[in-house]
Amino acid sequence: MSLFWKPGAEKPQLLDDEEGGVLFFSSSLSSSSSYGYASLEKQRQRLPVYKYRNSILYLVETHSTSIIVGETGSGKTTQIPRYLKEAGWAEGGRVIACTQPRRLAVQAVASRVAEEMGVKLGDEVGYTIRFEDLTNSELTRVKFLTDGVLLREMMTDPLLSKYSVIMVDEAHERSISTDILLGLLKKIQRRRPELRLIIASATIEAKSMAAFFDTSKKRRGSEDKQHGLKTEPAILSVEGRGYNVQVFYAEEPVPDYLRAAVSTVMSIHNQEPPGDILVFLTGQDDIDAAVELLTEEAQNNGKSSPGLTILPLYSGLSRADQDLVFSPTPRGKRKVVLSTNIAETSLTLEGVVYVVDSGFSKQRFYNPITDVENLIVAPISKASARQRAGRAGRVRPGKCYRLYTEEYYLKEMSTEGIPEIQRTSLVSSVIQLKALGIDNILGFDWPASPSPEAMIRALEVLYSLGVVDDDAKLTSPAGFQIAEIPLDPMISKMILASNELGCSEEILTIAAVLSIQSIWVSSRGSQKELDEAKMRFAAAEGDHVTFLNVYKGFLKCNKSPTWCHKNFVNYQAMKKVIEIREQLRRTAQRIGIILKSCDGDTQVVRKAVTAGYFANACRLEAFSHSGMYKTLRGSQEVYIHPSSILFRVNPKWILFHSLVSTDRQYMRNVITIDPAWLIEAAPHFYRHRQPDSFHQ
DNA sequence: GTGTATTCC
Repeated sequence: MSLFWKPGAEKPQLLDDEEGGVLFFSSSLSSSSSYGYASLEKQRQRLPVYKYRNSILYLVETHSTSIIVGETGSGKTTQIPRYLKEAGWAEGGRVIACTQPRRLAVQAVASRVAEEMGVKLGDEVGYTIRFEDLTNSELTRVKFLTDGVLLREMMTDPLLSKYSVIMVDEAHERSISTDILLGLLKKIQRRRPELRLIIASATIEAKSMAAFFDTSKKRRGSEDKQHGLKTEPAILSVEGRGYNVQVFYAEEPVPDYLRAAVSTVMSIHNQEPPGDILVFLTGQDDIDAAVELLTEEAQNNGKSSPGLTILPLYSGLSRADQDLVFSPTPRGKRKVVLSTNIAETSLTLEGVVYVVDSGFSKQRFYNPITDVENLIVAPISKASARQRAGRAGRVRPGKCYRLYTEEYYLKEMSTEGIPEIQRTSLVSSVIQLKALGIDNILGFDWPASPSPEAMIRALEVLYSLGVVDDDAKLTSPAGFQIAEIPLDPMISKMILASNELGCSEEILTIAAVLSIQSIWVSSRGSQKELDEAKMRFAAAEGDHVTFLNVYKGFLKCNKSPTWCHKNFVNYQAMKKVIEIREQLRRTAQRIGIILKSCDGDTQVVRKAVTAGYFANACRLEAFSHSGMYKTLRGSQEVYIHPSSILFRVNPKWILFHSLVSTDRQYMRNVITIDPAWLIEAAPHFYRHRQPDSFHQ
């Protein structure tokens, strides 16, 4: 036991089921309906938010914007929409909306509220997520939806006119769509003063959010009331309901958080009473290594302690492996879950009493100069640290062991994380705003402003795709058509081009495959077999065409899971591909794309891909036997990823779909091209290049 | 000869 701990002063709160975390035991799900109405009603009244019912309704009545800081477990998400309904906000055909960042949360909260209200889900209470609309325009009065869906709704109804109150939940997470939504809602309020907003957040960063929505200060001399409403936001804090979590810090900075995590788990296991342990690490590599180390330690430790059940948890795991984590811990055993930050917000584990926090997570960062997004292991924020600690106090008082010093926590850790909008490419966001008529992107009132470089880069990319014109206005029809397709503009451009090239059927398939993680089963153990399986579908033209072969095979075998298994194809992923493709097909037809197959003419397929991805063209360096390529745009050194079908084939001219950066920049999903297509696809982009660089 | 923090339309 190399680590020593001292108690901290903090008392973090925790998440309740209806908040961010949404995974229930199946037993509790099935039994809850047998509780009957009275018991549910009692549970409702015990929620902390219950005694604020009248205050909340009063604030919403009198203020344009109310900010509710609902400490976790307060019950705000499930109760406030209902209170609003009871107070008459859904009368006259109006609808109360409540947004969530994640699909699962939308489904879970909606079914909970429907159950509590004793109505059928999809009637008075409904929800909408991508691919699933459980609402009835005649009946639904309380509607839960992802904030991405609400953003899409604005494209057909820019003022969101059917909603009387919009509650934006989990605003503290500062996801990219939440932030854009908040910016747009502020604009809508000017046109629709009667619209009420509720910003629900779990942290105390409410003041900056209040300042953002406060329009009263800007109007000098005028009263701060409009239509009898206060425009200065109200802030209300609701306490949470959870058990105390005692926090311990490392005495000294920890040189190796992986080893420290393992030895901390062992000392908890040897010294503390029963209760499951949740360890936050950064990624699959970390977690797999820690599983191995811990298994070893536990074996050496064998005699003195009954067994540990050691389980990894990250999104890349198969469903079956993820489900293991949620199965009850066998009697006399202690479960240790080694997780990424998926367990911080997206999934909730029951039975956790001890949390070990490495203090790190992988975060996406975007470099607008190179236009490359990178995943980097970075220190978490205080808010994340509190959230992680709170995971220990769900069933009874818990303990959290932080693998960093208290001084570090107090003095060096940032309060909040960097909002996503400042860490990603803005291409998708900008086109979305443009489609809503917001042309002055640089002047848009963002809750957190992205860097000017990132905004300019986004405009450049959109200009090169022909989505915006010289005045940075959306082009017609191309720009509007591309904005309509719910994918990255580069993929959407490819779909648009396929119309003229007569290969829309093929390109829709490719677009669907490219928008999921991977169609192959993840297999570290059986890499060789996977490679062999891939070769059965291999196309000399590259990965995109290979996808078409897999898709064809999947349809030919009648979407058989057995066929998938035999061929190392991920069945769940293929079902997703079918679903996305179907949605894209409908959208494509709506915007006038004619469905047509090119019947195996891979040249037109590759030309269509080039129309979207010309900026990712690369040329093999002459005399390079190491497979080094350089991008045509920036002369960046890049290599074909070993998972690509073209790995070691090294054709002279290729395009890549995305870059993965580790020690090298690897191109994932590449396709061969003829350089002449580049000038055809994007003359403005390549005109100034040296002509000789295009010679074969 | 290598890697997928997490979401969403």
